[in-house]
Amino acid sequence: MRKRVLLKDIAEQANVSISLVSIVLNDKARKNGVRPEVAEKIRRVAKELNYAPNAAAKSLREGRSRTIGLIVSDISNPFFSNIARHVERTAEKYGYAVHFSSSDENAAKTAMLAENMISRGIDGIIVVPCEGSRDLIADLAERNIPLVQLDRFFPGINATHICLNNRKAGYDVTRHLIENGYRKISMINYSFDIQHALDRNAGYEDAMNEAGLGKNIFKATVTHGKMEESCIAAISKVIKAQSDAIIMSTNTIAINCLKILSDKKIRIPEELALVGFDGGDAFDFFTPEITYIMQPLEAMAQKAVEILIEQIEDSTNRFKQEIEYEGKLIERGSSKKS
Amino acid sequence: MRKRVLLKDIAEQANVSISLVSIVLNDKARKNGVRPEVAEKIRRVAKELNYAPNAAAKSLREGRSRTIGLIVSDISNPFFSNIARHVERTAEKYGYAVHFSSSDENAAKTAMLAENMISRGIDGIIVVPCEGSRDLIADLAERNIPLVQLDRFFPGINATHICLNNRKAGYDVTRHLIENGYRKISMINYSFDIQHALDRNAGYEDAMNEAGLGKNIFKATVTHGKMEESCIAAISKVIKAQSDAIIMSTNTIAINCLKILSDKKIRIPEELALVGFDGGDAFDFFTPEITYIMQPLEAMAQKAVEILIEQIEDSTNRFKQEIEYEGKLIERGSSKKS
DNA sequence: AAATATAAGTAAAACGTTTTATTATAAACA
DNA sequence: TGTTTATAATAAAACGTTTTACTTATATTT
Repeated sequence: MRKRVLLKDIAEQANVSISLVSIVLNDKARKNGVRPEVAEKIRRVAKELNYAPNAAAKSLREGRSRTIGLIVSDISNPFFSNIARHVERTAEKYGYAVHFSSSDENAAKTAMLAENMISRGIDGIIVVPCEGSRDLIADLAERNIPLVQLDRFFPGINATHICLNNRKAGYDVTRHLIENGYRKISMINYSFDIQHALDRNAGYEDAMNEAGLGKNIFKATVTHGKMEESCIAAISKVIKAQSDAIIMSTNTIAINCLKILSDKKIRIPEELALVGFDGGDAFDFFTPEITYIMQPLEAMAQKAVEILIEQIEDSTNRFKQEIEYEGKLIERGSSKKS
Repeated sequence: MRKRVLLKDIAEQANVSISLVSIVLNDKARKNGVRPEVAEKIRRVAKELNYAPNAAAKSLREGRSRTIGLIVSDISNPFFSNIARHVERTAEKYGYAVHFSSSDENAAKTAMLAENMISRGIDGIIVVPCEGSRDLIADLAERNIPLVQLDRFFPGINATHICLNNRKAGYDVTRHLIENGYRKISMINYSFDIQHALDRNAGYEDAMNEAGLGKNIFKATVTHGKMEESCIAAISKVIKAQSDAIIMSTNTIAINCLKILSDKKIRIPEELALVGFDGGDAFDFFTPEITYIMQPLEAMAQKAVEILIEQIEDSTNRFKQEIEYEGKLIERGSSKKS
């Protein structure tokens, strides 16, 4: 194993001090009036020796690591791995690396992951908070740790978030069904006490009430951790209620429900119309294709990283921001009687 | 912002030296004969003050970071995000964090990502190497950087790998088609010069030759970066060759091909049988469901992490390992004439 | 010519740990 | 009693950077 090359090695070889090497390699040569030929020499030697700075030493000295943490529910869920991809891309653009972890929708685990990341010296966190983690998020914000909530958020705490206009999305998707002639529209959603779910529900109810269909509002809930059984139960309820359309409130719910509906051989959309959120292979390959609300994920993830980095690099600038993006309805076969 | 608590703070509060605090908190109290009541007190104070060690300082001093890097082609591809999930889980079990990056099947980018990770002080790398990165991988191994190639590998270099028995998988899937009455079986694969692809091809040819169908061997290649157009071209060729079955060699290829075939309204499996690799929502929701070779991804990813950590923690133990796992054929509607 | 300003570079401290070598005290021994 | 041994704790060095404050040499001003 060849020995790591240090600033000291470059300094010796170039016959200058360690300080000067550091100054030059950090592009502060001009500012410090280093003679161009000296700077040039240092750079040359550094390149020759194939110098790579020691990140730990740098972090220790500078008090920052140029690393951000990303906590999602489950990195293997395409919705989140898409977010991860966009986060990665933007972070890279700004010279940041990304640590990721999956919370499994578990508040205690989220807390542990966050503390672990902090203790590892990440500079900030992007988190898709799960139910029950309100206090954690509030605490992190309190501790002045750069933080952005993505996709979900807790209202009433002093922490920045970026998410979809979920109320509008719930409304739009319901309106779409109503306009296509459906009347007994049901909603399958998490029992989550999280704004995300509440807002989609509210939008759904807005549209139903507005169309005079308030009496048809029917909500079935499912539980993370026992998705399969609770989806089966939810679908049974919805069918028993003689619904003619279902809104599946997240893509995880949708995937589970689609498998069940597929087994039941229910004719979509004649017997039952379906709409979902977020898209994905399941929606594209189901027959018929599933209508859904598309989130501008790339823009959202990018914005999240940019705001986070601003917070990191300017500690005077950590005011709360609440940013909402508009979803877009992608109309397909699963919701058109025609 | 409350000030970070340091060993020094604990030491002052507990009226002992910094050294002793370090010893106790690293569970070396017993070994160093620290009086139990003193150890107890230190632990209590540490907890009270909510101490979290500074990772940078620790890394600098210990020369390791308990962080591993994961380089895949694209984290948003479900195949890789699944790997990521399993890698994460195993790494966590051993107290390691995970940095991830996507290479976009670009060798130059892979090299950059790897150097970046190394300079950031990761202890080892798990990499799904892309075409053209043979020299990079060989170089990393040469430099004695703990490294495991996952899913793909380069033969003839001194670097550990874990992958599927791809030749067997190619053989099995072809055999399955032959046994179900298909004769003009074609293969759509990357033009990659990477063992992964070559082995699947070889297995396919083995089975065809063995069955006396050597003259029917027909291979169409596609190019990463222009997946859509090259898949369209490949499928045209395969159809023109009057194939009655297609083996789609990776899940990315499969997803693209399935979309095209779906548009063309070709009847599966009557006109054309289909088989793929790796599974995923696309395979589950296509009608009929797609037959595929399932990789034991969890076991593979777990093993990769474990071997990597062994290499990291025992530098005398870095001999090359070549581990193959057996795939399992999941038979479904897309490949049965019945 | 003396005083002052500028230019170019360096020494040394600091970041927060871990660990090695050392010290102080008590116990054991001759 | 004086020397050695064992025990419990500590001081100080080291990890590889960045940065502050300082030095030296040269140029400029009066």
